[in-house]
Amino acid sequence: MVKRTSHKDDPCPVARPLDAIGDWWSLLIIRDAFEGSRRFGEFQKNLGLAKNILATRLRNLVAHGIFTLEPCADGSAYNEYVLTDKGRGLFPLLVALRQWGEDYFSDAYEPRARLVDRQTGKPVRRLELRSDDGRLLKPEDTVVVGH
Amino acid sequence: MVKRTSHKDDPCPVARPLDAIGDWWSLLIIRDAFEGSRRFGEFQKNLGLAKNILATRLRNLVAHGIFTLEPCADGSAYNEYVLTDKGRGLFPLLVALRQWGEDYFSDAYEPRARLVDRQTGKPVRRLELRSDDGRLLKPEDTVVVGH
DNA sequence: AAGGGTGGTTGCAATATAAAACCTAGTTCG
DNA sequence: CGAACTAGGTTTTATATTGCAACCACCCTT
Repeated sequence: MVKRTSHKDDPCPVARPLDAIGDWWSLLIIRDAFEGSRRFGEFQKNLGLAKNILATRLRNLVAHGIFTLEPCADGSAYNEYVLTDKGRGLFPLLVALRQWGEDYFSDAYEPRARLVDRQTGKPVRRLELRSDDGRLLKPEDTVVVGH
Repeated sequence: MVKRTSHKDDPCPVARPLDAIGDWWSLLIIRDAFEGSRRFGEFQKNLGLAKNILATRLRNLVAHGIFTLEPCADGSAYNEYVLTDKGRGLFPLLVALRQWGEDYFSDAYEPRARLVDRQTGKPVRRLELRSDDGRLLKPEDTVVVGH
């Protein structure tokens, strides 16, 4: 998939996932899935990427257990790609990416998409890292241990 | 940087950041910076990537305002790469990636790196998305509006 | 059974990536 | 002060990935 020797053996939990989702398109495909896409054609239409690339990515994501390929729920003979729990576990990451994008990539005039609570219609809270006892943690307040 | 027509014009705040950090190495470089690396050689040693690739990535990250290139703090004539606020804003994203990696890519026997609170030494809390009024939100509880 | 939509695969050309050799300016040390 | 060594890259050159376009098979409708 990726040229460089994979990070399967890298003990860091940041590095290893990149085998699965470290490329340009995978995250966008997953985001699309969170917004309701399930079929090959939907992804292709929404993202506008070449079909062979999409096929490769989806194969990879299925192989990594992020999607499963299941018979279409609507009864037709086609298949659909549905997120596994592992795939759904990427939701916070997508939200983090989105919030960062909103912070630093928004043009003032152009109105942008926002993520809102379906119940109230209000924007969601900002993601933030807290300690075990609830203090807000900045990068410097943390260390990586054990590696 | 990336072949495909860039996502600068994609209104989705998930897509646009990928120009800046959507490739394999950039996130690892940024993670390394959070752990204290500042000099070219440090990054290269820790990550083990080719020097031309590292140079390209760092240039790109500087161009996107994620790092600045500053004279070395220790007085030597060399430069160092230091994270801007925008770069530091990626901390939650890195944490999200790390937590996902810990959840789904850990081998049971092999002890893995963990992110802990520097003060208490205890693992940090899990990132979670909450609504304006504090309810825990699952993917289905949210919608993207305004696009 | 014919025509169109769905879900891909297979060439090929263009592009990005990786490894290694090379280069230049700072630093160290005798 | 000059030689050797280090940091921080740039330049080749080979290889892998990407993207487009054409093709194909299957399902579904009429």
